[in-house]
Amino acid sequence: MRLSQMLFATLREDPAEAEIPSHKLLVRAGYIRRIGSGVYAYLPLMWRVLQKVSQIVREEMNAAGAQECLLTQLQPSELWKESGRWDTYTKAEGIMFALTDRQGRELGLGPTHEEVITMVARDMVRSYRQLPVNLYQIQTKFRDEIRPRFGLMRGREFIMKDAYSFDMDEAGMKESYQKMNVAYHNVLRRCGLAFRAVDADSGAIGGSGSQEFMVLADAGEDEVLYTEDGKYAANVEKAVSLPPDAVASTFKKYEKLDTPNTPTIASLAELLKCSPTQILKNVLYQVTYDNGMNVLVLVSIRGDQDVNEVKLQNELAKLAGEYGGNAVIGLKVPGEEDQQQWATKPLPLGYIAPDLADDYIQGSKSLAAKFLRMVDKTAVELKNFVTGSNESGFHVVGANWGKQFDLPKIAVDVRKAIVGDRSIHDPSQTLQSARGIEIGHIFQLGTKYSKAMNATYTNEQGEEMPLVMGCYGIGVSRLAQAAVEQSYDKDGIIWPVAIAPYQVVVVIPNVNDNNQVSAAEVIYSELNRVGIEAILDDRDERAGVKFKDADLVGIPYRIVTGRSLQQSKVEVVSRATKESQEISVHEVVPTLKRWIDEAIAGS
RNA sequence: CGGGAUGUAGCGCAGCUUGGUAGCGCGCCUGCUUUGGGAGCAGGAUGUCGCAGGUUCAAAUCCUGUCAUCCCGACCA
Repeated sequence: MRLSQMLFATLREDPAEAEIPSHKLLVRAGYIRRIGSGVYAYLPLMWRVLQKVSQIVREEMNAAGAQECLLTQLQPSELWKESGRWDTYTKAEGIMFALTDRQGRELGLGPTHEEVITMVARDMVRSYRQLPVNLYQIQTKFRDEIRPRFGLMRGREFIMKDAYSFDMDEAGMKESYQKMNVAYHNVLRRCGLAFRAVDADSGAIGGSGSQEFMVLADAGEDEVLYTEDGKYAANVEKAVSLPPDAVASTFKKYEKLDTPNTPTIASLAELLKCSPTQILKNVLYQVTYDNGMNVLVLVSIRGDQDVNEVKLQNELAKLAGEYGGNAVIGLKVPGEEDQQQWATKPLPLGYIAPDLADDYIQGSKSLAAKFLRMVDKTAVELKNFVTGSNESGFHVVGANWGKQFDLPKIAVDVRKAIVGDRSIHDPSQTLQSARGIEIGHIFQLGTKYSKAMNATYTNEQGEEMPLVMGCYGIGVSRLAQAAVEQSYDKDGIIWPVAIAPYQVVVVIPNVNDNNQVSAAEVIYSELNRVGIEAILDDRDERAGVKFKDADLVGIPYRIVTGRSLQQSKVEVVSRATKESQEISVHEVVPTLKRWIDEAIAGS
């Protein structure tokens, strides 16, 4: 490609819309343009990067035995009603764009494709002889994110590879899952990225085991906790650890103490000169189920610990049935306005005890009349603990479960693991923290969708069995931007060779110099001939402009047909290291061919 | 949805307090000079000042409404 003919414009200044380096650079270097909130056009350079990433993904998926297909973006609401996800995905906090066509049919714009693929499998897979099968597609997904951010990182329209495996049983599914796990490692390695596979929460998609693939970068939206020995890594949402040991309580006698101005654990511990581990903290949440039912949840947890809201939400989802719902659509700490909706009298905030009376609640059709009381594992073992008295300004000390307070029947693990906690697999290891960008997620789905949608096969014994599924996603457009976030300098982007839009840029410093032009033309066509992806900067610009642009755009190798031509040499500069060397005109193409092949093979 | 902010030339911004016919830098066009790290000089083009009402002799500026975008939070396979 000749740059003089390409739709190419760089910006000297950072765009006002961008916050993080990768976003600024992709806009400045002419890769993407914002069309609307969370919606971006992929310009010619970007599209080449995306195709490269897609091709690597495609090769690894094919190698793992998956078959490519293309599913529909328009999805009938009936399918989503069958799986039970229509309401959770369209109402209130839902992320699916939904529309009604002129016949009054309801349709969703695909945020993910479990329903569609399960329908295809239901129609086509009949016998165990057809299993296992793994289908994937690479295509645009739509998600009505409440707050799109960071360019392609969290867009409302983005490119994703999603794969779905179907097996006879759990063991087969685990095998398919393992293959994908390997394929994902291969994809990320080939793309030249530093990454980490971590245990993850399965979220709204459901299922049991799941792992996320995190590209490590400071701007990452996720926190990863891991151990130095490399044996444990998890998303903070999912991470488990050993809590610090509790300090034995110094309070032997149960009594109520005057504790003014101690609504926080820190202030209380200071006043009573006790460890936060002796305190029982009672946190109030309000959960909303998909049938509109609200429940007030009182979680009792050890004072030095915090509630992991993802874990809590998972526990609450298990209890949805008790309140006539199927799923959780909202979880929050009720604010003043919320409290006014239901509180019969002012709550003793900061002084709540586990037995806070149910008569604080004005029940209604959409609000359970009783608190849902839960106790975290860290709080079950507490003896002679300190906790609230349900009266502002007073706490009780020396309290015990079974004496002054009933132990809530529901004991759960909802504590948040944090940096510095001891690891479960080896207590001598402590958890470290890193930021990551989630670019892939693999799930062991099980039979959630196949049962709901009646997708079955006949096994060897002639029995009808539900298909056992797995699903596997890679954010292709997000991965491309994550690569930039991980690799740039003050001058611009530094693409890994494997996914750079072009491998080499040939710069003619002065287009009025015939020698420079003809040498560049010869090298350029020779590069093309040997299969190197090259771009020729033949624009009538000053050399400085071309060098600046080449650095900004981030092409791995730059050939300059400048001063050194007098010795029949050209200058070759590596974008990543800025190292420059002069290579003879005849040697330059084979040399680059070798470097590029090595770079791609070595990553 | 809660909190905060911004909409003025292709991009980045000033002007708004105190109303008087819209400006700067970059980019763009023409010419000359320059030609290895975002050139210099000279000349030139480009605006429904987000939109709709209102106040006023007069509105980018004041008032009301509305839309859009961004940031923090909530949310997020």
